[in-house]
Amino acid sequence: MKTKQITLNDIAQRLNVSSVTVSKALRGHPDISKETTKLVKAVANELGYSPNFMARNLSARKSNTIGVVVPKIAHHFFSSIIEHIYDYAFENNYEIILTVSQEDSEREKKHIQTLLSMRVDGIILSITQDTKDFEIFKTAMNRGVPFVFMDRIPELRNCNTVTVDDKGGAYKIIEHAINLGYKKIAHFAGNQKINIGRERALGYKLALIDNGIEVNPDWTVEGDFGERSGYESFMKLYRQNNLPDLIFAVTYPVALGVYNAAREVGIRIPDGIDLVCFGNSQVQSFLSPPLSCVNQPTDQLAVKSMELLFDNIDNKEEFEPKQIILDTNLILRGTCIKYNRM
Amino acid sequence: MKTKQITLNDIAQRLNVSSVTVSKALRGHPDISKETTKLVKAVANELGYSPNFMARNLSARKSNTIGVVVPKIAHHFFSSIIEHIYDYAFENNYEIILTVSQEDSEREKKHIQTLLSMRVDGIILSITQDTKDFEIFKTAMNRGVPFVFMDRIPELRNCNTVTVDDKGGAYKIIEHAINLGYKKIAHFAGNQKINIGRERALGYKLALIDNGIEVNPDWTVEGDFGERSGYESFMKLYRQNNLPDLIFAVTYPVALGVYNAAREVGIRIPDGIDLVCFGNSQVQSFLSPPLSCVNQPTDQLAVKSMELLFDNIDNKEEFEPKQIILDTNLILRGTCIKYNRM
DNA sequence: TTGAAAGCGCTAACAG
DNA sequence: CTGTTAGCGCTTTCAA
Repeated sequence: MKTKQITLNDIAQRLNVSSVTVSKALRGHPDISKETTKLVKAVANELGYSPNFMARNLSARKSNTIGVVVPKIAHHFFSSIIEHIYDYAFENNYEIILTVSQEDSEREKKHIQTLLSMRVDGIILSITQDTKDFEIFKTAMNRGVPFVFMDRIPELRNCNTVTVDDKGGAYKIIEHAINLGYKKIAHFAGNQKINIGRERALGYKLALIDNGIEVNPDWTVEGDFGERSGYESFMKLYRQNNLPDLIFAVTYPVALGVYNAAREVGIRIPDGIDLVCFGNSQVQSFLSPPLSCVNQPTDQLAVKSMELLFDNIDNKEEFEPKQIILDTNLILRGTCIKYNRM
Repeated sequence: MKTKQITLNDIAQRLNVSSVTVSKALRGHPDISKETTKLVKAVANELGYSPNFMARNLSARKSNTIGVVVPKIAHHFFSSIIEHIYDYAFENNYEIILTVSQEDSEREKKHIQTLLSMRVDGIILSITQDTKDFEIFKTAMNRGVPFVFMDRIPELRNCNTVTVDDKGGAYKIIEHAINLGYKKIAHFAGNQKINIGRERALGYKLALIDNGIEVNPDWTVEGDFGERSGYESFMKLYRQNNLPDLIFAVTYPVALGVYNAAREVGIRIPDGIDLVCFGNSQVQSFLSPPLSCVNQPTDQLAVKSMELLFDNIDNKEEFEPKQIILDTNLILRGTCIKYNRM
C-alpha cells in the first residue's frame, strides 16, 4: 500500500490552478494573491504535502546542505563540535550531512566523493591521522566547492583552516609546570604525521628550551592518540626505569591510559608521578585525582568553521582563504597544581 | 570562477555517443560493450565526473538514504550507537542523514519533516523526553515511510521498536544488590514520561517486592537523566537525613552527579554509600571507585535497528511490525560488589 | 495575478 | 549493443 507522494500538481488540480501558482504560493512569492496563497496552503496541509527536496534542489541548483567529515564521533571532542555544528546549521536553515571516516583515509575519500555527488554547498573536514593524499581536496576545491579544514588539517597552502593553538597550548601548560618546579617532564606525543601531534610536541619542546631545560629525547614518546598508546608509553618508560616527574599526554585518552598503567604498577598520581593532558572532556573532573588540561574551545571550532564556510559560500568569486587559530586556556584541577617531588 | 559541473552529456559529446550510453556504461550495465564502457569511464575520470545525486535519485525515485533522529549526540550512549549505524550504512552503500533534536520535540518534528522531504528510504528515531504528540509519526508511517523506534519509544501500537530490556536490567542489578545484603536501596529515577524511565523504575520496584523488601516511596526520587538531577536527588535525601545504603541511578550522568554530591558532603563511595547505575560508558572504570552498571548493547541497538529497517524497506507490502528487546548484562567494578554496612 | 514552456541531470522503457 | 522518448517534481523565465 505504497501511498503516492503528493506533488505540486496534485494540489494544483484540486484547486484548478497551475502547479507554478502552487509552487509560488507555497514559497510565499509576492506574485500570488493573498487569497490563493491561503487556499493553496490549506490544501497542501490537508493533503500532507511535503516538498521533494531532490526536485527542488535539482531545479534550484543549490542544496542548502553542508557536508561534514570527521574521523570519529564517539569521542567527546568531536561529538561536542558536531553538536554545535548542528545547532548552527539548524538556526540557519541548513542541513548537515555528517560522515565518519573512522580514521580511514580511503573511507574519507569516498565520503568526500559522496558529498560532492550530493552537491553540498560546502564541506567541513577534519582529516584522519594518516591522510597523505590531498589530491581529492584540491580537485574538489578547484571545482569550486568551499572547504574548511578544522582542527586536523592537511599541509596545503592557501586554504581555509580553523585550528586550535596547539603549540601555544602545550607551551602554556609546560610553562605552568615549570613554574611549579617541574624539570623532568615527558611528553606522550601523538602521531607526528598530523599537525596536532606535531604542534603539541613542538610547544612542549619550545617551553623547555625557553626555560633552560634540556630536552631529553627519551622523554618524547611517540604513539597515537588512544588509551592503549598512553598505557604502553608509560610502561615503556617504567620498564626502562626512566619515569619523569610529570607526563604531558597529547590527548585525554592517552592520559587515561596513563591512569591505568600507573594504577597497575602501583604508582600514585599525582604524588608518585604527575600528569596533565591536552584536551578537556566531560568526565575529567571525576577522575581521581581530577585531571588538569589544556582546554580547546569546541564551540568556537564549530562556530568559526561554519562562519568561515558560509563566508566563503557567499563570496565565492573573490574569496581569500583564511586561517583562524583559536586560543586555549588551562583548566587546573587535581593534577599539576603543585610540585610533588623530593 | 565557478566551474561548471560535468554532466553525462559532457561525456557523451566528447565520445559522440548518447547520454544514455554513458549513464549505462558508468553503472556497469551489461547492455554496453566492454570497449565503450572502458572509454566512457576513462573520459568520466579525466573530466572528474561526479554523478548528481539529486538527479539520480529524483529519476530513480529512491534515495538510498536513511534518516536518523536522536535527542543528543555528545553522550556516549548515542554517539556509540551512531557510530555503529554509520558503519552498517557504509557497508551497505547507504547514506545517513543524522539529525539531532536536542531533547526538543518541536525540533524533532521539523527534522522528521525534513527527512520526509528528502525522501529518505526509512527513519530510525529515538524520541525526546517529552515527545507527546505522535501524529507526525503516524502520518509518516501511513505515507509508507518505514520507521524504527530505538531505545526511547513512543506509546504506539503496532510499530517497529528496538529496545533494551530496561525493566529486566534494573531488576537484575537490584537483585544482585539484595543478594549482597542490601536492603535500603534508593532509585534516582529519570523522567517517568518516557519508557526507559518508567521501565527502569518498574524493574527496581519489582525486584524489591519479589524479594520481600518494602518499597519506600521516599526512595524513588524522580528527576531527569542528567548530572544535575543526580546531584540534587542526593542532596534532597541528605538534607532529609534519609540516605539509603545503595543508590541505583537511572543513567550514568545521574551517577556522576551523585559522586559530586557525595564528595561535597564528605560521604565516601562505596563505604559511606554505595552506588550503581544503568548504562555504561568509556570512563566508568576510571572513576574512583570504578562504577558498576547495567550494560546496554549499543552495537546491537544499532545493528538490529538497521536490520529491522532494511527488512521493512525491502518488504513494504506485507510487513508486520516487530518489537525487538535486547538483553543487558551487569558489569561489576568497584561499586556494589560487597555489602559495606555496619 | 496567473500560467505555458523549458530545463535541472538522470534513468527506465522501448525501439532499432 | 546503442539511442530515442518520456518523465521524475520542481523552479525560472517570459508572456498573457
